[in-house]
Amino acid sequence: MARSDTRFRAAYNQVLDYCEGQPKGAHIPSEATLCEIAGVSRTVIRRCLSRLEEAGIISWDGRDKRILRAPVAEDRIDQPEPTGGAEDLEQRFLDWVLRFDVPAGTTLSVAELSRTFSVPQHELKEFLAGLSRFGLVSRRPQGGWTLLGFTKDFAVELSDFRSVLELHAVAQAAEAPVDHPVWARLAELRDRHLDLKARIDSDYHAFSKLDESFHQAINSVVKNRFVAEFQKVISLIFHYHFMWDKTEEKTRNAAAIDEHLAIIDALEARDAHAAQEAARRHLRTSKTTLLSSLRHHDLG
Amino acid sequence: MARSDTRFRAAYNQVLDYCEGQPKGAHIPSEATLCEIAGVSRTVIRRCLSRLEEAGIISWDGRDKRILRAPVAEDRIDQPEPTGGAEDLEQRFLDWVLRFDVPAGTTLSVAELSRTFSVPQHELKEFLAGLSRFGLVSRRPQGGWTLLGFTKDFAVELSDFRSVLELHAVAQAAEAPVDHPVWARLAELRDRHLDLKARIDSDYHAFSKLDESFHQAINSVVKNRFVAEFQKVISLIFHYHFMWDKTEEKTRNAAAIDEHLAIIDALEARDAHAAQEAARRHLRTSKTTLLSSLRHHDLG
DNA sequence: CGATGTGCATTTAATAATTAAGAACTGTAT
DNA sequence: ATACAGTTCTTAATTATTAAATGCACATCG
Repeated sequence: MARSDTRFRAAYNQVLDYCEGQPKGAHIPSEATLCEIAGVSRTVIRRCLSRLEEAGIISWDGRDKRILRAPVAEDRIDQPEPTGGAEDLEQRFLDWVLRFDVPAGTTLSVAELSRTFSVPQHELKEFLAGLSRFGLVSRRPQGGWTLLGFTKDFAVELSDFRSVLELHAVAQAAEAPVDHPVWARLAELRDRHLDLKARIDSDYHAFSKLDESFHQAINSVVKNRFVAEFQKVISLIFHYHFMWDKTEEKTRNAAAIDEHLAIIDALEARDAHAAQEAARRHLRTSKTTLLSSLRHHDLG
Repeated sequence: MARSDTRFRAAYNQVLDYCEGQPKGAHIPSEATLCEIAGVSRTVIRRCLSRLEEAGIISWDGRDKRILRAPVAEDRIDQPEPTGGAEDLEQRFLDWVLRFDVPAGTTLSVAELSRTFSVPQHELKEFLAGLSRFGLVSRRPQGGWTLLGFTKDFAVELSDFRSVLELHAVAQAAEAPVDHPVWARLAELRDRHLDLKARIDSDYHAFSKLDESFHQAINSVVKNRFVAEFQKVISLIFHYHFMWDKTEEKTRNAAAIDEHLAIIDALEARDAHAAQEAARRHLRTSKTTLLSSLRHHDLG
C-alpha cells in the first residue's frame, strides 16, 4: 500500500549505465549532479548509492564515492511492466465505447473500467473527471458515473460545435501569409487526395487517415489551446464513428474527397467566401453521415 | 480509513422523523419502503433499524417491526459539517488565483490546496484533471501540477476563442424566431443598460453583473453543451479580471454599455451584419481590457 | 569566506487497504 | 405467487502507508 518505486528502478539502472562508462577507482560526481543525469530527486539518488554500496559496486563515505568494480548484467533491477496501459487511455476508451456500442445512460464503474483497461482506479477517476468537462460523462449522485454521449443530441451538438471551429479555421487559413507552412501541407494533401481518388475503388479504406490529416492541417492554422484540445476529442469521435459505419463507405469517401479538393481549391485561390461555402457543404455532409451512422447503430 | 457514513446519518434522522409521526406500538413498513422514504439502499436502512433497536426505540424481529417509544432529541445523530466546501470549488479556485495574483508557472500542490480550500485531496485531483482539459494547468512529471493560465498568450487565446463562440451566438440570435425568449430578455436588458447609463457616475460597479447577464442572454440562444461548458469558464475569468482591475473602470464601463446597446439595436432590427460588426467591436475592446489588466498585474 | 555538497527532517503524492453503501440472489412466510 | 427479509458479493470514498521530492542546516574544500 504505497507508491511504486519505478522511479528508483529506472534511476538505478541509469546510474549503472554511467558507472559502466567509468574506469575502476574513478570518482563519482556529486549527488546533485547525478540527480540531473537521472532526472530524479536526491532522495532517489541516495537510495541508488546505498544499494550500489551494498552490492559492492562503489565505496561511499560522505563525498568520497569511488567505483570498486564494473557492474554486470545481474546488477540491474528489472523494470516492472512496461505499462503499455496508462498512455492513450482516451483513444482506448472511445474505441471501447464505439466498438461495443455502449449505449448512452450506461453506468460506468471505475472498478470495472480499471480492470478492462488495466489502469489504476485513480487515473480513471481523473480521466472521467476530464471527460465530464466535455459533457461526455457525468457523476451520479449515488457515486459512479454515467455515459452521456453518443445520443442524437450529442452528435448534433458536437457537429455544430465542430462547424463553428472549423469554419473559423478556414477563414483564418484563407488569410494566412504565403510563406505559412499550411500551403505546403495543402499542396501535398491535394496530391494525396488525387492519388487516392484514382484508386478509390480498391483503397477507399485509406480515406479515414487522409481525412484526419486534412482536418488537422486546416486547424493547424489556428494557434489556440482551447481549439486544439477540443479538436482532439472531435476528430477522435468522428474518426472512430466513420471507421465502424461501413454503409456506403466507398461512395461516401469518394464524395468527401471531392469536397476536400473543393476546399483546397478555394483556399489556394485565396477566395475566402468560396472556401467558407465549400467547408460548410463538407461539414453538412459529415454531420449527416454521423447522424445516420448513429441510426444504424441503434437498429443493430 | 473508510468512506464517511453521511448517508447513514441522514437516513437515520429521517427514519426518526417518520417514527415521530407514528403512535407507540405501530407497525413499521418494509425495508424496501423505508428505502424509498429515505432515498438510500437497504443496507443503510438495515443499519438504521439495528441502531433503532439498540436504542430501544423499536422492536425488530424479521418482518415484525414495532415502535416501542417516541424518539427524543438525544436520539438523533448529529450531521457532520455541512460541507460548505466542495461545491463551488471552481469559482473559489479562480477567485484565489486572481485575487492573489498567482503567477503562471507556479507549482500547485494538492496537499496545500486541499488545506486552503478544505476539500479532500482526491476531489482536488479530479478538479485539476478537469482544468487540464482547458489547458489551465498541466501535470508535472515529478508529480504535482503547474498553473499555466493567465499569461498573455492564454488571455489572447481565450479572448479569440470567446470571440468565435460569441460571434456565432450573435449570428444565431439574429435569426431567432420572434417568439424566442431571447427577445424578451434583450428588451429587459436594454432597459437595465439605459437605467445604469443614467446613473453611471455613482453606480458603475453594478456593470459587472449586467455584463454577465448580457453575455449569458446572447449565448443562451446556442443550445450546445460544449459551448455552455466553455462559457462558464470564460465568463468566470473575464468577470473576475474586470473585478480586480480598477483602472478607468468608470469610462470603461460607460463605453461597454454603449457597445452592448449597439448590439441590442442591431439584433432587434434583425440586421445580422450590423450585429456581427457591433459584437466584433465589443469583443475587441474586451480583449484589450483583459490584456491591459494583465499588464497592470505584472507591474504590481 | 563563499561555493558546493551532504546529512537530516519535513512535506507531498501515488497506491493499497479498509469500510460504507449499493445491488443482486436466495429463501420463506403470508 | 409475491412481497419481504436474510445473505452475499461489488463498488466506491476515504484513510494509511510508503516512495519520492523538497527545504534547511551544517560540513568541507578550494
